[in-house]
Amino acid sequence: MSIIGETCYHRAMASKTRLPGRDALRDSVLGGDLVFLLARANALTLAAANAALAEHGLKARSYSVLALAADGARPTQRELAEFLRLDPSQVVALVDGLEQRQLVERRTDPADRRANVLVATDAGRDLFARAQQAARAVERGLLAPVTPEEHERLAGLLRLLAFPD
Amino acid sequence: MSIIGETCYHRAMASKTRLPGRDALRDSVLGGDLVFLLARANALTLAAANAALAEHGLKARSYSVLALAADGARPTQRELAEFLRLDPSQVVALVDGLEQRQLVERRTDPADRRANVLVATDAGRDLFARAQQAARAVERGLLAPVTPEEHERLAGLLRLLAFPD
DNA sequence: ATGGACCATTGAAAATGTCAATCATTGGTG
DNA sequence: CACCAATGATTGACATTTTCAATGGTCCAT
Repeated sequence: MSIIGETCYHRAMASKTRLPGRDALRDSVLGGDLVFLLARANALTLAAANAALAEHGLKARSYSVLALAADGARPTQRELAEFLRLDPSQVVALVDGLEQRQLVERRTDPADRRANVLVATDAGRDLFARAQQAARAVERGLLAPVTPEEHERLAGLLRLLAFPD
Repeated sequence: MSIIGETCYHRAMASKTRLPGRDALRDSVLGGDLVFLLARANALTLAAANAALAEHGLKARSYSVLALAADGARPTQRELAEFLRLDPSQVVALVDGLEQRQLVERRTDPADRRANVLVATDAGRDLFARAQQAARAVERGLLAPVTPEEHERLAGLLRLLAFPD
């Protein structure tokens, strides 16, 4: 859930809607509201990412889980939940989906037999590699109007917000 | 909907969880993924904003609608939907809620009698003023580790992502 | 005047988010 | 060692959000 949805409403609205209204809103109080800008930027980028990942049968979420499994961090589901800020029960469902497609495996953590550690299968790493291409292409597209230095700065600032310690 | 939820899982997790795992994840592929960082930053800031707005009986969404009504932009519901990226039917519910609390009024747009224009009541402007205080305090808190110039840069970059033209 | 597009609204179905309860396991303490 | 409170995963129930198609009123270009 976000302020803001990925909502389409792309249906009828593509046309020559009265633009002045939109621009007026853009200059309103919310235009300087960080929470709002973050929410809207998130909604748009997420929608773009999901669209690109769809052809690989993934969404941003499953892609994230697969990514973490694929680079050998061997996260437990508990760690995934915290990192992705999902309820553990949502992680169960997500992992179920990936496991059924044989992209990841649950291995019980030898250090703590309550926990499952996630590892990607060969097929999983494969799919991830391809999906990552798509994801990167999207990111490049989104960041087209931004110089590489600005890109790095943006990432750094977002990290501060995303991981306040 | 976001990659990432506002999810709590604050229940048991406050304690001395094995931190190494989390840090490993942070340095994984996703750590450089803009879409992910945006989603996580959004989840956290949104949760903080919602918590702060709760005492005024608002959430980030209703606050946003109230904000736009309150500063006299006279948006139609259609414009709200596009700006907030919500389905028009969600805007209906949102406005219903605010109107029942007498914070906003629907006025049929004299220029187009199909459309409703939203205006805040005195009570609505009042509540907004107070809620805005809370919202700004949250934002200050979130941006504590960031200099004012960086703050501006961040807002500028986010605007590029939030309003690609 | 007519027809096609558009706004707001409704209602239903799918997807998500939230939460409490359960089982197996852990780790610390008496 | 035996116990017990705390933790990881899982399930199922329930609430909220999202998505979408259908409808009635209005606009506008022909």
